[in-house]
Amino acid sequence: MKRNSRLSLALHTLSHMASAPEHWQTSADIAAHAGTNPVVVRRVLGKLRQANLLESEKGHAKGWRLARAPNEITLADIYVALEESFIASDDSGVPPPCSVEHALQSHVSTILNDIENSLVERLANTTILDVLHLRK
Amino acid sequence: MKRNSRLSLALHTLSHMASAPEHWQTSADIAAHAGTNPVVVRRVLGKLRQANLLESEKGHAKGWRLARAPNEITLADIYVALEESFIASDDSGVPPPCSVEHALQSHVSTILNDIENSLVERLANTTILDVLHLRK
DNA sequence: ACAAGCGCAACTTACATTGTTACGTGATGT
DNA sequence: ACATCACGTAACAATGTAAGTTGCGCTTGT
Repeated sequence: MKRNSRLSLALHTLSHMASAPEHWQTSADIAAHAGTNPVVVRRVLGKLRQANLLESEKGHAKGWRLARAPNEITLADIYVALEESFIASDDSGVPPPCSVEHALQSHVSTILNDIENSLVERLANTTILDVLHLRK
Repeated sequence: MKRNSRLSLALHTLSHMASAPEHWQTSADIAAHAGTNPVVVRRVLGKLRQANLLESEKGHAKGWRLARAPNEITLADIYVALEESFIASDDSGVPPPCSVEHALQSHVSTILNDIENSLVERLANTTILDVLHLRK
């Protein structure tokens, strides 16, 4: 695993879960499938639970499960839940050197945010059920 | 500078250059504007030169300049030149554990690549002249 | 000849991510 | 009750990447 491991792991796992909702999977099993560590899995899926995409239960034969129908979870939900923000600029840091530069700076930030938003819109058009079923 | 420094730096610099093509800027000046280092600037702009978006010359009063008209440089050109690949998955690494998992894996990769492509298409609709002029 | 600038390589530093271990807590089954 | 399973979380090490920095060689213009 290298690039975009979190998004890739999440996508992979949720798609897999979509093929058998109602079924509980342990973080250990998921980790084995994904070739990683149970703690890492819990870290990533924990964010998805905060976004009400997944639910988790302790104890025997429990673990993780989808919290919604597979056709009601979009890639945008996942992307936002993971707080990836590939594009959007940071804005924290350097105070503006001169006013002209500052105008351009904030303008560039606006552009980047627009791009980020259009990316999310694009992601909202695909559900994990779509991913599972290969319907583009 | 933190997130997306390269893309942000490139966008900012090229937009600024678009307001005065034909004019040479040194990496030192650019670095001062961007609050970073001349070498870092040359590293980033070097990739844009490889993509024929910029040209550079040594010697007195030279430096960097746009290699094309500002309305002929799109954000997609910049994105591709920087080889950011925010979305696309890596694929290098783990051999497939089982065939079913492998099918899903490659399927997820396909989805991610599709998304990446649609992002680039979106970026191709905006030139750095547009960025400069605030026309969305 | 001299200075300005880029090109490039090597190194350090900072930071983010992942992997790993350990321990606490709640739920389940015997 | 009790042991077990599985999550929740913290702490730490290992890793990788980007940024910053320095130095030197080469080209160009004065």
